[in-house]
Amino acid sequence: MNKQTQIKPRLLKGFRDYMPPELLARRSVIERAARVFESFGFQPIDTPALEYSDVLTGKYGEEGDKLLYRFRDNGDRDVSLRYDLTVPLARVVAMHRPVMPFKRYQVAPVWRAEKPAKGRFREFLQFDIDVVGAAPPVADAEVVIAGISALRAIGIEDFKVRLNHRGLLNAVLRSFGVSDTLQEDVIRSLDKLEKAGVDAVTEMIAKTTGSVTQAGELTRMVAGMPGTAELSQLVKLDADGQDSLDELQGVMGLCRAAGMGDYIRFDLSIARGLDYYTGVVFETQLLSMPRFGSVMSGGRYDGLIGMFMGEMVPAVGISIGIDRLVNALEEAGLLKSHDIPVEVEVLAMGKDMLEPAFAVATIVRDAGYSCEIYTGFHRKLKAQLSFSAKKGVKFCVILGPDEVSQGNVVLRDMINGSQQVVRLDMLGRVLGGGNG
RNA sequence: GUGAGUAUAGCUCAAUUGGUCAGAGCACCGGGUUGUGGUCCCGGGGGUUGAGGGUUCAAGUCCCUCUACUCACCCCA
Repeated sequence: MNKQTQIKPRLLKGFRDYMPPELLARRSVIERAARVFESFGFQPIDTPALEYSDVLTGKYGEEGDKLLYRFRDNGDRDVSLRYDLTVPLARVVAMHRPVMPFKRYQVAPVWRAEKPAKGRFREFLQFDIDVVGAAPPVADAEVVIAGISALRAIGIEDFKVRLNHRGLLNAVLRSFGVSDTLQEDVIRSLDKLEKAGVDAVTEMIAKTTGSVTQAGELTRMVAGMPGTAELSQLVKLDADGQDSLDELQGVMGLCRAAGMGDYIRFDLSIARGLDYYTGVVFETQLLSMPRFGSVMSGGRYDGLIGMFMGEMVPAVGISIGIDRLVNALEEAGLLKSHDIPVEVEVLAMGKDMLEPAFAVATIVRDAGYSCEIYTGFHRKLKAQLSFSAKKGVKFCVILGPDEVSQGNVVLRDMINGSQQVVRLDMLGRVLGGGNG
């Protein structure tokens, strides 16, 4: 090929190829999670990658809108790649009006034009479950419990789901005299507590509110990680705040009743950036690998679906970051070998043995084994066997001139190195016996 | 988006103060064994040293730009 016309192979930043080991690992993670969710009564759906832009914009906050992959299609329509699976679900509910409560799961790629970093990609797989049309605390508890169960089924135990409540957080800030316009800034600062520490966060909040003493009290209170009961003694909540607290306590109580108490924790510093959350919110960190960020998070969004239809439809959901989990499992050495080796390799020792090889392959597959014909029939038997061994096949069926002329094949056990000459018409029976 | 660092064969890494420095191991291919693997021995292919400029008699080695990756901030799945 001409060097000038050769195209440099390259990949967009934040996008990845998935080679067999990784893809198989990912698939196994997905299957385990799906099985768990189905056991909770969730049903699968799928939606298009591309949506009209106005379906997506205005749901994620100012920053979120900027991260949309947005463009004009060939028909000059303003379209965007989906940013998450929750907003498309809201659209689906408004268009299809499923029987409520509607419990669905969806595993699909989403796209965000963020700067890639560790565990952060521009195209990544989310696994979402949501309950639409159900009030707290039952549905909230159910998605959290299902999420925890899924993580455990995947082989992850070392995590904590931190829960909070948007309404509660707002009420707490009100009681500290933080005006509505400043709340967002303050929340953002509180979110940094774990990394930045009390002093730094106090300073940040003082800068936005102007009151050092208030900032200090608030920060120390949040940093003290009070329990929900403790909180109501520390802070004078208004009616809204008390309702929110009751709701959160209800959800956490149900989680404990389900035996998930060890995996959850109330954390007033959890805020979540997405605009559409209205109630309980949660975020999950791997305790030994916090660098991966949140691996499972979500919350209640009672207003979102109403944006697509005349009535309010309450909903709550959770997103699992499949890619992060696969990466974390790999880093922790918890990924088992996910090769799916072919069980039987048919080796033809020359072009003349090719037709018999195809006949043999059919017999082997009919006997219940996965089987392929080695394509390098021109290569020496040594190379063919070497290749087969590397692939980890259990048996090789060898076809040479002698065997073919006599109606035989050589069946070689690649594990122990023994082999026998088998009559072609007996091969199916010999294999069938061996494979149960 | 901001700051710092890294960038040599498919992979992991070498190459004194800029001067045979373009290498090793693994992987791959071939031979030793004219029809038999996972060991061993021998040999081979493969890199315009991320890209593009510049300094110099001479640059992988110094300078600039770009790109990619890593880490922190930010944000989150």
